[in-house]
Amino acid sequence: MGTTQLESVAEPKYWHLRTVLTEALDSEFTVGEILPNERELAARFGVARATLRQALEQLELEGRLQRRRGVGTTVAPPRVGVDVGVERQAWPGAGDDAWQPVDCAVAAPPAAVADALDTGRDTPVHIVRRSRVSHGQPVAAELLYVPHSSVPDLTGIDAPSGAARARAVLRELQSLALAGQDRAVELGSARADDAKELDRLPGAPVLVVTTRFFTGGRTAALSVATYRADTCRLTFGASGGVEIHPGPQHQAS
Amino acid sequence: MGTTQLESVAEPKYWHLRTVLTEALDSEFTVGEILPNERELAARFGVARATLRQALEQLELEGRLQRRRGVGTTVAPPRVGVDVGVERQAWPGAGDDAWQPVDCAVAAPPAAVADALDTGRDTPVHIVRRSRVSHGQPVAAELLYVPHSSVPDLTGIDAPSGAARARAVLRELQSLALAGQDRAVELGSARADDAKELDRLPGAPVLVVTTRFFTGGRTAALSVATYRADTCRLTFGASGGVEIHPGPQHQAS
DNA sequence: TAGTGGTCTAGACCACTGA
DNA sequence: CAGTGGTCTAGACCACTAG
Repeated sequence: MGTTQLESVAEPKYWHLRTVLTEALDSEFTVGEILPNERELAARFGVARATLRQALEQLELEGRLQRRRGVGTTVAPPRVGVDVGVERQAWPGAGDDAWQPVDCAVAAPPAAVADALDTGRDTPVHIVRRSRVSHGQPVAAELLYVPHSSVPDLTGIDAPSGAARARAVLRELQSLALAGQDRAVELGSARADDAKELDRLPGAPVLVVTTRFFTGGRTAALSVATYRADTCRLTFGASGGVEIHPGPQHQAS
Repeated sequence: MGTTQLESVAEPKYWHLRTVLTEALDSEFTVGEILPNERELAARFGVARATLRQALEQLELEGRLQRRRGVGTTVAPPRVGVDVGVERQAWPGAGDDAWQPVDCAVAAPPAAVADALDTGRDTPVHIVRRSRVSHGQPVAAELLYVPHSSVPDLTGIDAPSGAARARAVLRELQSLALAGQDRAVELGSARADDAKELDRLPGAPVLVVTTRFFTGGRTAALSVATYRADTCRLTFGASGGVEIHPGPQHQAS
């Protein structure tokens, strides 16, 4: 009924809904405004809640909406540009750095990390946890893997763990010669602990930035940083020297 | 049955399923192998198909699975590393470039693009479409927006559109002095046309790489490249001079 | 044509938030 | 406590692919 006789290509309902809602968001809503609840919206559009939710999921993925259990659905602000300096060759923890050390443990890393570090699969390494805050919001959580061989002089540091220990590891790193670094970005889903730190549910989409730090041919450290994909735009402030910025680069139908 | 009495924190079923399947994929399956169909899997795990699908969606997002309608679900190969040269300062279309011109049109760009280019909202620009193939698979689709002012000598080129025209625009660009460029990466969802080109469904998760090209203080061109998020890992081949690479950097539970 | 994944429905209950 | 989004079910039908 009322298949408006157009769209002979049979566009899925949720996709059409997404488009309609996108336009509504652009024209009739302001940032921070809260939308009617899901049951209400579903009724208004004459679809099942599951279908409505499929559309909302899309919009949340695109950073247009923010949903919080027990609260409601609000119109999200444009994504924040978060600088991921590719140009800048420096050890983590150098100078400013935008990251906050949280704690430090010693444990065996995941297999993929062990391989990248070229340590044995079961060899324990330092695992420094850091978090990054931007505009008052937590935007990223990082695990920094540092083999013992990279920080040999760390023995006998007072703090056995905690933020103090994390800082000590980072401090030791600075004394190494940094031969180069290497970055990759991919999509992932938040593990339970990252999700908690980022104030999201497990499985939330994240941008995973993997950085390898080299010194004299070997990998001296490896950082796995997990950014909220819904609220962040990773920027690589390059050469231009220009600043500015337009709005979000969302996809128009 | 076997709620193993642990997980007092009430882990959602789909999340637990995801974990179980991840482990199964790691140990019992090989790349390209096809999984039992969804109804079968759901029955086997004793959940509704919707729940099973939620887990599969996660795994597809993480690049572990590939699902194709009418065919089945297969184990995906590790993500391909796709180089997104940040170091390299060059106009699109220079030298090798990895991109294939598809066609070219003249039309008014989306508002956000017009703002970035600092052209009027309704001013038509050249829109060059290109596609990028890696390992025999289409991995990205690009829209390159070039204001007329950046390619003034283009008047009277033979081809009014098509790949030839696209190449002509790119050729003209090379003659400008490139003052710098600027990149950002964010998560998006594939528009219908991009989805088609990438052999995905509309709404599929993509990594959107926005590049601005500067010349003498103004933005001479703007590229919006859409990469398949499920199959690609964007790499920024930096300074290190190193090559290699470990497996995928997926999240372990 | 048979079998796959994709869409959709109409319910139910749960976990969380804030007044 | 009432109201929100999150999870889950058990169906149905559709669109696509391949033999």
